[in-house]
Amino acid sequence: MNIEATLKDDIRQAIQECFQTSVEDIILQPTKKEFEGFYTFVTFPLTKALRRPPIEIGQTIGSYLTGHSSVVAGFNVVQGFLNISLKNTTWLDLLSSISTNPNHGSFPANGQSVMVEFSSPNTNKPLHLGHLRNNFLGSSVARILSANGYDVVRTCLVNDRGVHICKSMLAYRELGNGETPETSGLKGDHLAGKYYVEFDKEYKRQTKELVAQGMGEEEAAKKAPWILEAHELLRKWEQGDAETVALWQKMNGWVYEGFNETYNKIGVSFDKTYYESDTYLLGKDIIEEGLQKGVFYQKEDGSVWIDLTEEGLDQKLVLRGDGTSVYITQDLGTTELKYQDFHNDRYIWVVGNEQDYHFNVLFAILKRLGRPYAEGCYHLSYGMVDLPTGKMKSREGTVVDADDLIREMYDTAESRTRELGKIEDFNSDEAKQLYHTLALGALKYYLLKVDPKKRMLFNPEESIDFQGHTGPFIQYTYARVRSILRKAEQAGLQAVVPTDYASVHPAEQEVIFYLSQYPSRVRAAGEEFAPSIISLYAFELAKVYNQFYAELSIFSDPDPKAVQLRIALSAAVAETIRHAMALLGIDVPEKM
RNA sequence: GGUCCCGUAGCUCAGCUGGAUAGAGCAUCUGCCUUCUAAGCAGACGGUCACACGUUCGAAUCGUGUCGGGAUCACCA
Repeated sequence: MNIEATLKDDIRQAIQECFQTSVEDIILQPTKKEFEGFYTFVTFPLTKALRRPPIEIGQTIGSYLTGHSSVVAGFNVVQGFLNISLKNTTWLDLLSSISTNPNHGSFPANGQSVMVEFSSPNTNKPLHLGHLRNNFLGSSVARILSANGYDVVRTCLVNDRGVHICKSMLAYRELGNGETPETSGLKGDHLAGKYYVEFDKEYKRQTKELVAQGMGEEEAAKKAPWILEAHELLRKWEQGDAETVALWQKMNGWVYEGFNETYNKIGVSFDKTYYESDTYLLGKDIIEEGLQKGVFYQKEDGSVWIDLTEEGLDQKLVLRGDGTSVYITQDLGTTELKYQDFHNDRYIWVVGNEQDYHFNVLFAILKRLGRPYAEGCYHLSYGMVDLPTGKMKSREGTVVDADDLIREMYDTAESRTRELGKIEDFNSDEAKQLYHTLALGALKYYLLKVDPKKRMLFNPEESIDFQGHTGPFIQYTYARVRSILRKAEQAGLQAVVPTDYASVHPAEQEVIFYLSQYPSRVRAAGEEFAPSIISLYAFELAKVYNQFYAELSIFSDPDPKAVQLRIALSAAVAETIRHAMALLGIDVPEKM
């Protein structure tokens, strides 16, 4: 049952019957804690149309509802606020319908398909904290959309070519001495990253040397031997030079092994991976098409442009004078390819907000070109992750490495768990599994609880907190509920909602109320591409359950109906927490 | 300089399609384990919602301006 829809219908009917006025949108809000009731209808907006004072409107509607609505038990009016309480039977019906619905929080297929592209790593360095936010956001959004009924395709576009890749290749060739992940003991992506850093060191040294010899800084940056060599390497790669391609394949292979290890660890996977080395030449035919359609124009030097000043953007280059692609050219081509491959109704790019402008341009061009998928494109623009010391900068070595971070979270989970000593009966594998579950739960929750659009601060001390508004708090609540349910099972007690339970306790009502809110939260999270809505909800649900847990005893209540109801309530909470956390990509433990 | 985003408690964040005395968590302080897991619960403390003006019965929320922070404006990706 959808309690909100029922209430809205009843209120609409009340207004129609009492005032002979029809109102389209009825807006309900949850009643604030200090007032009695669960739903509040604000009557101020009706005063003009009904020409009655807000209190009178509230009284009239309230009386009508009490007499006619199947779900309203009573009401109170404070100023223009009509606070509505629900019938005891309504609470039981609500819980019953939630308990018996195995798909609470999942919607049926909507016939629409969506592609979510995320992660998109560069193969010259290991994943860092920023990538983690991206990965967690992308895979969570994919799950949330799936729960909303979409057919979801998860894709990754690997940036595996370009001058930055050649830089690490060059440094490795010159300084590597044939080092491999095996001989060095370094994870493949870290090994490549090491040579990217080595390149930068040597490049800086060379630049400085040239400046010391009297060259201008800008010129020196362009003429340092290694940068020239890196560009030469890129040319060779593009020409398919066997030796260069072999080195590129070898190093990228190492990097992919490293990435896969990390992806497995964090539970991220893709349905399809695109490689820029395959797609970087795409898009040129679209440029040709745009020229013919008059969407683009060509300058004397042969470069191709689009004038987007009407859209509030600028003139933008879409093809270089020498006929080679730029970023936007590739993206036009890759988007076309994605459409040809999957024919999705919607396309979502999970990319940081420093690329807002790029996506505005991309989407504007797609619209100008009249692409059928243009309207369905969306840039899920998320904010940067800052450190207490400021912005992360890879060149300055202030990045938080993903593998290191996961390791630290694991260690924290282990020591915290050992201190509490609650899992003495676990064998070593079970214990490791738990530490991993907690470590990732804490990390994912920390990064997903904030509105994706907003820049956020990563505070290392706060991130390893397992109390309060954290993943482990919710996991703990789940483990506690599971413990209750195991006990109930042993006692042969069924999780069935009694139909004749005399009076549902306020603490029980509170939990049922939150349970009933879940589907609309999943809906909202899907519409706004915001896992934070689910994060916040899971926390709130855990919190009200813990309050209920502290206030009422489940097994020692003399009323067997109460015991029955509370077990059913607990089972519904466990299932909803598990479902919500799964949407965030977070596992929940049976015991902790 | 143009464009865009942000500014809410000491800190991190909710709330923003206008509604009640602005909410959580952390930190600080006080209670609660002979009863289902205390990674918990209850309470205290803590606010000029950056500032100003405007719209409105009503503004943290909408509009304009100011200040402060960030991003972006490459024939880089």
